[in-house]
This record gives sequence, structure tokens and C-alpha cells, in this order.
Amino acid sequence: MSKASYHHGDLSQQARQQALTVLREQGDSAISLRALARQIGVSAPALYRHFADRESLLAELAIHGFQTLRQRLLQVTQTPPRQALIGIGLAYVSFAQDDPNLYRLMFGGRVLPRGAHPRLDDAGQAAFQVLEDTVERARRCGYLRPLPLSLMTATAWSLVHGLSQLTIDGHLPGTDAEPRLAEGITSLLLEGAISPTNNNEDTP
Amino acid sequence: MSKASYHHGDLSQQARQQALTVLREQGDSAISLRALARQIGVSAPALYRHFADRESLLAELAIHGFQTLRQRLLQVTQTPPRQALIGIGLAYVSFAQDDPNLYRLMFGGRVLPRGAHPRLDDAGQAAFQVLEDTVERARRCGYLRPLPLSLMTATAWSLVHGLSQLTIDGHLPGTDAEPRLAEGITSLLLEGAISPTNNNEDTP
DNA sequence: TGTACATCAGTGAACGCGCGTTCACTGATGTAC
DNA sequence: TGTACATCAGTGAACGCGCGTTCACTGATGTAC
Repeated sequence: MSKASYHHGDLSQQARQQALTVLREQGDSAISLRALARQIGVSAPALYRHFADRESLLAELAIHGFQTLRQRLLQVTQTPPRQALIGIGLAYVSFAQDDPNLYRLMFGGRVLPRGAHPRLDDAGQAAFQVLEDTVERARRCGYLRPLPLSLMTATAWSLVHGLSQLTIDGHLPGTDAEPRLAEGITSLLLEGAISPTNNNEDTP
Repeated sequence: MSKASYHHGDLSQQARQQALTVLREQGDSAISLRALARQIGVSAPALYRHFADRESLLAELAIHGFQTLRQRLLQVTQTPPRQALIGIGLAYVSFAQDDPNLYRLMFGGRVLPRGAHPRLDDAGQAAFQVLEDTVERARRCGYLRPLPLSLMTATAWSLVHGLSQLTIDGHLPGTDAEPRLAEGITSLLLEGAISPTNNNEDTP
């Protein structure tokens, strides 16, 4: 607690915080334990008291990201089916847009491969579960067509994940430039793309 | 041409090839000019005759990737609207699954930021254009609902891109495990997720 | 309450590594006359 | 056809850098009696 104490007292938490700041500003590849220690004012080996290695620290950031995402999704799903489905889509995309580098770390694939960090896998699963629960609820009450749950969930997730990635990478306009895009896309999925006058078979 | 010549004669091409191999096997972060030169049997500075810097080489790989993707998309779009739309989705996803690390490089965002390599931006745009043209054709002939073209294209792209990313990162089963997932998802978008008996308003 | 001791959380120095890039250079190739 | 010369495409050495991680250590803290 005392400022100049030999024991830092809060190093673990402060390292996480500093890493998150660097992540946000410069991306995960800019996170180095040596630089982190320097910025905090501590020797580099000190960090190894708290993190097994660099990747474990990254994993913790990602875990925290999934927990935050889960909370934000939960907040918008206590509404009727259509609102819940659109709301969860919007919340998901805005999470990604608010914190693009964190989102990339969470879903980057290369940096934190599946299976290497069980707690990370669990956290991702828990966030995904909110989406699945919401879809299932809408389907049970007859709002959605009676298709396999896994198919509907995979579709919804693909859509919001794709939109998130494309907007944060600048391939599609973000919410600043096109505030209604995310909602339009979600609605389109719900209502279908095919013209109602022509929804049976191909013209050969 | 002679094998032991001082001038290599084909260094540029061989470097690209070797870089692509490393990319496929280990991802873009494993590509280093020094290692590449070593593997080819040439001094590292020699590569600077052919590439301005490391990032330019990566950009060339990504450009080639977009050109290949474009060709593959073009091959499946000369069919009736519904087949073309589903076909382009499947082709897109299978491209990503065939070459995940190349796909990640193309859409990674961090490594090759938009705007830094005009030829790369053009190549990406050209691939995207195939998708847009296909959607527009389907819409013009009345197969799709009369919604804004940009909305429909963004939706289609988000869906296939999201599915690609999620499968290559192991969050959703790939085509091996679930061969019909991509097709099911694409169909779902076309036909809509809402139950036809309940497609008007929310139950409050 | 005091003290011996175990444990915890730091330190500085070092290992070993590989990288991107620049420099001055040299051998090979192509071209003009 | 021969030759002088410009240009091209390589070379080896070096610069400067930062990284992850381990080691033997020391100062601070907590605990049992």
C-alpha cells in the first residue's frame, strides 16, 4: 500500500490495466512484458510472479473481454423476441466497434488458439451462450421458423461477427458513418432477402 | 538461368512462393525476410532489390489472394440468381477454409491496414465487386426484395465473412464436420428467420 | 508481546535469439557504337 | 564482331534494436509458538 514499498501490492492488476491500454492503442502485437514492466516501473521478471508467460497475460485480457461482452449482451435481451434479437446484434457490433483491438484479440485465432487456455474457451462459450439462449427463446415462442437451433445460432453469430470484423477493418462503414446499417442487416436476416412474390423456386 | 549463376534470375518469384508456403504453414507473423533469404539460399539484402520492405511482400501475397478469390467467385456466378447467390457464398467460405492463413492476412486488418497499399485496396475491391454484381443482378430480375443494394451486399458479405472467420478459428464446425452448414446459413438469409405465421409485429 | 522462520514478491544481470534495414562493395549482364 | 561502359542484382558485414525468459539473489511480510 505504501507508495515506495518494495512489494508493489497491486502489480498483477496494474499490469493487466497497462496491457489493456497498450492493446487498445496499438494492438496485441505491441504488448511486450519488458515494455509493460518498464512502463509500470518494475523489473521485467517481477511480472512472472503473476503471469506464467506473455500468452497467459493476453489470455486474461481476452477472458475479461468475453466477460464484458457477455454482460453487455445480457443487458439487452430481457425484451420481446424481435427486440432481443436485434438488440443483441447491435450490442455485439457496438462492443466490437468500441474496442476493436480487444475484439481482434478475442477472435484473432492466431494469437490465442482454441484449446490452449481452458478458462478462455469457457469465457467465450459463456458469451456465445447468451446469443444461443436468445435465439432459442425466440424460436420456442414461435417467433422463428422451426429450423435447427444450431443453424439459426450459427447464422446469427456469423452475421454479427462478420459485420463487426468488416466495419472495424474499414471494409464497411462503421456506426458513425452508417448508424442504421447494423439494424438493417439484422432485420434483413429476420425477414429474408428473397422477394415475397418470388420465394419458391429458381427461374431456370 | 544457369543454376550457379551469380544472378538468381527468378528471386522475386521464388521469394513470393516461399513466403506463401511459410504463410500457409505458420501464419503471416512467421514471415521474416531474413529467414526467407536463408531458405532460398540468398543473402537477405538481395530481397530488397525486389521488395521495398517486409510489408510490401505481405501486401503482394494478399493481392494475389484477392485475385484468386475473385476468380473463384466468378466461376460460380454464371447461373440463375438463387444458385449464384448460394454458390458465391459457398465458394467464399471454402476459399477461406482452404487457405486460412492467407485469408487472415487478407482480412486481418492489423497487418495490412487499408490505405497503405493502393493495389491491395483495389484487389480487395475487385473481389468484393463480384459479390455486389451478383446481388445486383438477382435484385434487378426481381428475385430479391427491393431494398438498397448496399444493404443487401453488406449483409451477404458480413454473413460469409463471419462464417469464414468463425470456422477457420474453430468456433463453428468447418465444412468437414458440417458440410451443409454454409448452405443452410445462406438459405436462411434468403428465406428469412422469422416464422411466416408470425412475421408482422412483436408480441409485446 | 517477541521472536524465529517460512514464504512471498521483488531485483539486476545475463543468455540467446532473431529481426529489419543500410552500407559499400563486386560480379554479371546488356547496350551503343 | 569487339569493346567501353552503364546498369543491374547480388554479397558480407554491421547497426541498433527489443524481446522472452531464467538465474541467483534480497528485502518485506506473515505466522506459529
